[in-house]
Amino acid sequence: MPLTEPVLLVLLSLAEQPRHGYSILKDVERMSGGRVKLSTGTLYGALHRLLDDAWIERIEEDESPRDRRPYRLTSRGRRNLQLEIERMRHLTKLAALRVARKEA
Amino acid sequence: MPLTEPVLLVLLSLAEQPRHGYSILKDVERMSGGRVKLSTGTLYGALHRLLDDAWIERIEEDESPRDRRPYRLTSRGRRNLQLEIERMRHLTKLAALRVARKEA
DNA sequence: GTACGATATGTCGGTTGATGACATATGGAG
DNA sequence: CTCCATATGTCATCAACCGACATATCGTAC
Repeated sequence: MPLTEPVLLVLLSLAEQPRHGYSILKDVERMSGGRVKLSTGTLYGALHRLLDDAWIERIEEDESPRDRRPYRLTSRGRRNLQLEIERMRHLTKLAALRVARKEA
Repeated sequence: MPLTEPVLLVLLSLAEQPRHGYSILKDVERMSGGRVKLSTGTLYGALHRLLDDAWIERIEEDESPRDRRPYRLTSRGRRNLQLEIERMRHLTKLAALRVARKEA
């Protein structure tokens, strides 16, 4: 059930502003300091699944030049992303406690 | 490259003290408040991979009754677990920033 | 003593998702 | 006109999770 890292990064990229696929690719790379480079297979696979689940949606833009297909987070997507971050925070705290002392 | 949740929880369980498989199963369930119930397929698969990578090792115990097979974290495993927690902490912080304001 | 549930370890097949390779097309710069 | 960045997509392979199944032992209650 927890999000995988690639999907999380895609959502974070769209949380800042609507973007098209290639832009997400570059943004994730920038965001991670060059460490994470999504392959296009990973990216478009993730986008399709997120569309199916209505976490993101296409935006129609007559202005959008070339073949760009911009996406944006739905409110549902943003809500779920926030829940996921809460989950991560909780798990990280638990993990730190467990490793530091040998209890909890 | 990042650890999956099941593997992370197995490592956290062993970080507290050496345990055998079934004990890990129950500990993970307790640790997560009953939310995460590892299937035995997931558990023993993860244990084998962790053994191969020398993140954990079997401990020989003449005292260990029945058919229990206890494992313990290696120093390598503990080191890598700590790195993983650092990674999670970093990612969580980044995520929180991104979602809160629309920048970073 | 025997039936049952908790303890204990393991395999297998199905499904999901990441990944790299490949394919294709356009815009801009030299 | 050639090349690289931009842009979207498919496909096959591989890794891992998961539920189902298989087995065996131990303690307890009847």
